[in-house]
Amino acid sequence: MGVTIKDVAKLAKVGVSTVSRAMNQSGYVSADALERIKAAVEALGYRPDPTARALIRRRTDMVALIVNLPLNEAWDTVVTHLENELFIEKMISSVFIISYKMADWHERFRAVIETIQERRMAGLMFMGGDIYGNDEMLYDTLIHSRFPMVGIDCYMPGSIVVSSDHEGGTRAAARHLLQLGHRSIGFLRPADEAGSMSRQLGWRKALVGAGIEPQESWIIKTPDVSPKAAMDICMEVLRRPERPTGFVCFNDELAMGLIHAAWRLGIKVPEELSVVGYDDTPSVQAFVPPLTTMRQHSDRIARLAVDELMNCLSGRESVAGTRMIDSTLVVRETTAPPMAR
Amino acid sequence: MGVTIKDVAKLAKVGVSTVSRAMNQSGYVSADALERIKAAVEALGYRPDPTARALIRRRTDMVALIVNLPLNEAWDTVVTHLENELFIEKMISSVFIISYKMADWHERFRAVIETIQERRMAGLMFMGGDIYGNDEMLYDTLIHSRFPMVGIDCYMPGSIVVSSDHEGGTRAAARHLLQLGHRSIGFLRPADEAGSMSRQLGWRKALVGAGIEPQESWIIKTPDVSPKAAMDICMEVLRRPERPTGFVCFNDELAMGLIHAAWRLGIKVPEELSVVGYDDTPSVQAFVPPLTTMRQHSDRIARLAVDELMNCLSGRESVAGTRMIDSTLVVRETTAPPMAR
DNA sequence: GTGCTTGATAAAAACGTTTACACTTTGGGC
DNA sequence: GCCCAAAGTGTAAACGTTTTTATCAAGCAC
Repeated sequence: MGVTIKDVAKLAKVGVSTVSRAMNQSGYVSADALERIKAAVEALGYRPDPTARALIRRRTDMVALIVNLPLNEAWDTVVTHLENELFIEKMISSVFIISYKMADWHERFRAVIETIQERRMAGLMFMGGDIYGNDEMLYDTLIHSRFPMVGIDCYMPGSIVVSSDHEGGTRAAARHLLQLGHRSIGFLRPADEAGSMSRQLGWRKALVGAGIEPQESWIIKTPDVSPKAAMDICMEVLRRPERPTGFVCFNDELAMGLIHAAWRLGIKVPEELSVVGYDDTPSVQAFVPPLTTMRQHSDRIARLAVDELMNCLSGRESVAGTRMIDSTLVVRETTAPPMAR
Repeated sequence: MGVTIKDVAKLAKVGVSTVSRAMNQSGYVSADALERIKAAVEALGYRPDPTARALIRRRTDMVALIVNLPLNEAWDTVVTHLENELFIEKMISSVFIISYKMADWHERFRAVIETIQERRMAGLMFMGGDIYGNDEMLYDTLIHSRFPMVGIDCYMPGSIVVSSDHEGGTRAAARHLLQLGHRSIGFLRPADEAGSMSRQLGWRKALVGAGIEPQESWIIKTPDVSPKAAMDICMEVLRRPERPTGFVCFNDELAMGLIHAAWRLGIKVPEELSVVGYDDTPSVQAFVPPLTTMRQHSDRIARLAVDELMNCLSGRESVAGTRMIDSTLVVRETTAPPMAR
């Protein structure tokens, strides 16, 4: 490297400011000069230095992607799509992973936000979990500073959020079971996961809509989102005589745990127990039996999120609120009509 | 923001260079001045601007983490540990995900490398896959430019690589089966995955060391690393009358696929078939039955990788080559002595 | 001719640091 | 007393851009 704007100016026999204007298409450069500058840029292989640019422009072309959860296959596809979409917009993405399990979450989160602002990054996207509830004060200053940001599948009041329609998703899942003839349908979810409430709401509404009163005992809470946790709990739940004939699950992992427990107890899926997952994680296709689940359209989520961010960046004022993307039901082999009792 | 070194200098009644020297502990500042500067920094909440710093120092404190694969749970823990270790070293990590499946892999990879160098990032870590084979020319210029980098679990000749001892790992896995009494032991691996050869070598050496000639038909190749692919292939393999009594697998996903196939065929694991996985992915603990597998110590891998990078950064010359980290066998419930035939 | 806009340009001033350099002061050796 | 090294300091020049300002020529109305 080492070829600067001065070298180009010298070779093209113009001043540096003319080169700069030419590079930024900000007008006031004659056809003649433009020609020579283009040639010089080409000949020298000149590329403007992003650091120097950032210093004076007070802004980079980098977007921070904060991932607030273990990066599993489901989120990997979202991040990959985001990187692609940002690349198309000539933006560079930089991912930061802050597992919410980490002991020093607060310290790390603050450090990352500081980093992002200090480095003059253009904007940020926050994925997963509850940024608001975890550090309300920091979040407020962030909102107040009008820093361009959009959330993805997370709770960020007063800001733009793109999200799957989880309520609609679980409602569709529950409706699927209702249509198969199930009358008692459970909901398996983590005890304290942000976002589990809207999914529970969808399940509830579907039941109520079908004239069924959801029982409190149908809601099964797991300590975390691992299949193991789900299995342990379900080993107990499935032994109850009055257990539901079908289950809607918060995600595929829990669904797999549930099905494992059923296997251990000799309960046949889907003959004796129907299960609907959530996410359509790539590996559930190979699950035995293949899992019926809700697919989230991560490509559309990514596209919309990037659109919204670019909109913020261009200075246009966007109205805060959540943009929903539909999920679609993928029927495989873990759901069937209930057995006659 | 907006408080600069000049403000500090003014408040502390010293020159800017003295403040700079104080901030960088580069000597030549009296106790008296240091006192006042510290107070002023504190009072104003001054933090040096990383962009201006990068401009003149020609280097940032950012390290790029290039992840060349779908980010699953196994890699997530490695990345998380890397971020932690870098944070301890006062470095900021910035993750770039380039799934090798992407159509425009070359373009993206080049763009990322350019970004890293243009932004004056301090160094880079490359994780997974085969950077060398994919773009030999780019790799050579990278090596030649002496850009600080270390690879993790990937093929990067002439550079520093930190890796699990995969050969030793599969050897230990195979030995485990040998000790249980198995005499015919298969190896399940993806057809064209970089890194599968060293694992196959370990399996082979263990067998040869026990006086067993590895059969070519014991090596089962799957089109990709998904459980589904493994299951499809194994449905056929397990039907063969002379199938091995035990299998060492390239990773946990393939092992799960294999076990699913066994179930479908009514072959009991571990009574009729023993399986050893590789990685100890968190979710395999909840697998039924819990998977015997090789655990990789991602914390130690991360620590060593960061140490090596910091070493490069400090200008000390390191000798290229691979640093191995042992894996340890975790015995769960998918391995047992073979049935008498 | 003068006055006024407008396009095209170069020189210079930012941006916020680090560092080379020149200038004090201090103290010790003679 | 003088000389010299070394510590401490401020000024100014970098780093590579963008943007403001000033200048100049040309075109046009009076």
